[in-house]
Amino acid sequence: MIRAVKGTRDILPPASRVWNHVEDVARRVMQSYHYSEIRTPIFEETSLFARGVGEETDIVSKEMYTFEDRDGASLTLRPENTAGVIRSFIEHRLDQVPGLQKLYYMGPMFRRERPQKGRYRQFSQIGAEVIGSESPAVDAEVIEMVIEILTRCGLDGFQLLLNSVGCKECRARYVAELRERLAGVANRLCHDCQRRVQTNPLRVLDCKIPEDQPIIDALPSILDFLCEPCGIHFAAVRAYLNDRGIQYEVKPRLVRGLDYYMRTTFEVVHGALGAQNSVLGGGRYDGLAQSLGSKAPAPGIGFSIGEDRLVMSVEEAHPDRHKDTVDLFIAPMGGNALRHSTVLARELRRNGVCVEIAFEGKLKRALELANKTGARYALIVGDNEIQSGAYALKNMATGEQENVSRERLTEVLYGRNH
RNA sequence: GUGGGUAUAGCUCAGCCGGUAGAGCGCUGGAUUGUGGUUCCAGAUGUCGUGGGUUCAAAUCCCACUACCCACCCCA
Repeated sequence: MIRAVKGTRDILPPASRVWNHVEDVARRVMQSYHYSEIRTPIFEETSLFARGVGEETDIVSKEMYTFEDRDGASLTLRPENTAGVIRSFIEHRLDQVPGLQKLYYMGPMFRRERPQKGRYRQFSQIGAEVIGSESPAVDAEVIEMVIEILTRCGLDGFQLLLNSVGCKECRARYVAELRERLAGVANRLCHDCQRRVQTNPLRVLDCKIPEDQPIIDALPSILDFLCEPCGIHFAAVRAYLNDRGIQYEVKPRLVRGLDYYMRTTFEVVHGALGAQNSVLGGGRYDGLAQSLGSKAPAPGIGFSIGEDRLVMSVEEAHPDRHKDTVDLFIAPMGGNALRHSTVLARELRRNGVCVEIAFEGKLKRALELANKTGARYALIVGDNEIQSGAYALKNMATGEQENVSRERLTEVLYGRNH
């Protein structure tokens, strides 16, 4: 038997209904903020991610699906989509289009990690980018929007974490300070942290080993190292969020794993997701476009939602929603009735009624199926009914049955759907 | 890359100290001719993850492998 490859999976009904719901909500919300969809390729030149995401990140250094094309070009299945969107922005000179570029996307990403709960090798992200403004008001609006998406999906009990990682200059001063402070105590830290002190001191802040916590707690906060412009920016973001009554927790130890982030970073966590409890992450990336070759500065901010994890949370919160529903299950009796039924079904479907027809089997079987598929009504169509012009309409929940004319039938069905 | 757990019917699982398989749910058919849900009856489906070993005899004991899950790492 051929099975789906490790870390990939089939999204079957009824789970696929939840996926559709989540995507519908996201589209509606983002359209109301005047975002438009962008669809970029699923693979790109490898160098895009190396330069965009950062050569030293785990994503680039050990998790990418990279392959050589027949002409020798190195291509990579996208591990995230911000780099691709910015590439497209530069390539198509979207900086020349008036106003901000507000773009959203949804689709599969690929990272070769060991799969576990909430983590797959092919996973799906719903994300958005705003390019062309440094304003902290944009940061707040982006955060407001993503919270709105989660809420409208029916989620609650999530927590918004907020931080500023400063800019090139002030972060460099902070990292230097961290290195110095950690140098003295490194031998008391866990094995991983001893390595991180060398490779990426910021990661020490994120360590989960209990024994390391006292040392980490004593380390200075990046927020005390922000330069004046970064400090003002962060204060403004918080003020704008406060204006909206959006709850958040400032978490100076929140570290993001992509090199391009600067200033505002944020994350939303949700319980009952297992160890991978991060539903979405995002932040500002003012220098990214230029590092990818843009002549014009193109400051931006964006987020991406882990759709697999969001769906998981929604299923957890509302296990009974997203049921399969059939409005009308038609049970034709015989060939003549079947021909009559198909014409009737076509008309009803054109008016938005969800109709199923029992193409074979006896009446008993048809009603059994109507029951199993959760149909609201069953319609019995036999020669008697065609002759008299009155169908037998059965309410599957109550068991009541009435003889209805064609007009009465549409009245009942359209009444439910309009 | 590292660690732990689990592998028996479509699904969830039982099968103690070895004697070649069961339950519930689901599925199919039936309880008379055009009426579902409840109930009753009947039925189908398993190379007991794979390979090897011990034994008269292995789903059960031993070894190896593989797959899946969870966790570390990292991130969405």
